[in-house]
Amino acid sequence: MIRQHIADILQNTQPGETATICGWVRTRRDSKQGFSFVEINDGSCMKNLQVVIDADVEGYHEHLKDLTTGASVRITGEVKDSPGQGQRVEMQAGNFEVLGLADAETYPLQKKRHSFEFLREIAHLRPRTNTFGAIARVRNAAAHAIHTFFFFFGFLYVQTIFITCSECEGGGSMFQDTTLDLARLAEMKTQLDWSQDFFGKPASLTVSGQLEAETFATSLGPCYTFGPTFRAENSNTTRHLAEFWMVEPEVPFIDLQENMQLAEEFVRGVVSHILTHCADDMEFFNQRIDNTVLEVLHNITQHDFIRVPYTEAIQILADSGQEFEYPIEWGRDLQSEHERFLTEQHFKQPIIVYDYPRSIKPFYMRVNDDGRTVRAMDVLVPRVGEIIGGSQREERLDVLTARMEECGLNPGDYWWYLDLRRYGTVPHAGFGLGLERLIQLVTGMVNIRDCIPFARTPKNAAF
RNA sequence: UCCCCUGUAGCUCAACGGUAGAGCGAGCGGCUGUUAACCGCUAGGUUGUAGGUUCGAAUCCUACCGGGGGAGCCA
Repeated sequence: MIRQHIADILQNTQPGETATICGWVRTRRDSKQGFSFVEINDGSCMKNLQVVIDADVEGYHEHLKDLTTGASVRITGEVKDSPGQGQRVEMQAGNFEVLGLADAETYPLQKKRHSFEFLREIAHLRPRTNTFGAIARVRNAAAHAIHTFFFFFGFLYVQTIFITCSECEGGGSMFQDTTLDLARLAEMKTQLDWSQDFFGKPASLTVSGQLEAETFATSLGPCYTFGPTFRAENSNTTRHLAEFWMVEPEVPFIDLQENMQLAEEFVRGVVSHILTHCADDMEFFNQRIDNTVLEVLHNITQHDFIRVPYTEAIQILADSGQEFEYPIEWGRDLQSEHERFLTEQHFKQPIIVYDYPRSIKPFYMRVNDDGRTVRAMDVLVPRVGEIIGGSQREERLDVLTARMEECGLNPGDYWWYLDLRRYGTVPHAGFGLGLERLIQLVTGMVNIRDCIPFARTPKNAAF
């Protein structure tokens, strides 16, 4: 008999039908009167299926004790109306088979709440909990929504490189990638000879797919990349990972305003998709994790993001009368406390800050006519902060070259990137969205380390 | 990287210079169409590591290691 998913049984199966399920025991309640309740979860949804096993079922007396929390089972039985509270239907077991035992004395997950700190230490088992099952399903829905959104609007999905030899963002923040025998080289105390390395020169893991995406956007039209990125920054916060997933659309023939429009519709589209496809999981997050989550998400789907030029944002902060740790001064970047004030207290909703001072932004952002600002934009959301960073790209060869030099970069290293301006240059724009920060926003989870299956942070790569 | 907090039973915590406790979980028993089930009993700890102060250290001091929060950097 073919296994059915519990989500399907709970929703669609009618009383009287027979079904087979496979999954893991969440909890068992025995009655000495001659039957037991066993709750089975198979990950297909938040809810468990309650299975009633009568004492006359084969193997009851010998094997019922093996149905401990965490044990894996296959059960076939008849679906029935449930006389109890809490579920539409339940299963009356015809037979059950224990596939894998889980020693109750040593199995780390208990029938009670665990701290997220503890669960991080058992990252290989935490997907078996309600919270991490829900996060995994929401993350999956988000990934699906991302591809669906871009497919619908005719974007090309481009798979960009993970290993790069361009030192785009400065070597300090990149993970070096080498096949040299470093231990032996250290013993020999000789000069490093990069020509002996795999690529014949230093290579690193990518920190962004943007530059490569631009080559496709300026050839084939709207495109996007979606994959892991790596930052070797020693960041120890609730919103930073050394390895995280980023969505980076890049679109030719649009300006910053249209880029903001795209970013807004993109976030709205993904959030709507999750709300409709993960209703049970979202209800769980709203009840158990953060009771403002649904309100915030509905706000996103129903209201436009407020767009505020950087200069105006600075003015709002200066006029707020708030005491800030960091000074408010035109030319300084917005600090976390400033972003939080704007999104959580002043506007109380997502905002887009744009036209930042050129001195605090990278070389590839298009310089405005005022000469002192660039067409950059950040989407800031309550609680999480910056969820998207993007810009219109500098399409003028002379300005771009000058900006590289201004930023201390050698234009020669970016010859292929400059070729995109040298031959048939076009105005274009794009942005990057951190997937895990989106998951933080959507689920209400406080720590980004709980928003990715296996978190990579400084001094931590246990799984 | 900087600042603050923290490390005690499987988990969550108490004990605040004088022999280490509770709740939950687990084991056993009882009860029950139960659903965070309930009731009783039992087992379980060189107090992160290494030094130091003291008659005496989980408790005070130092270093190291781990965890958390905040900041910077950013997505």
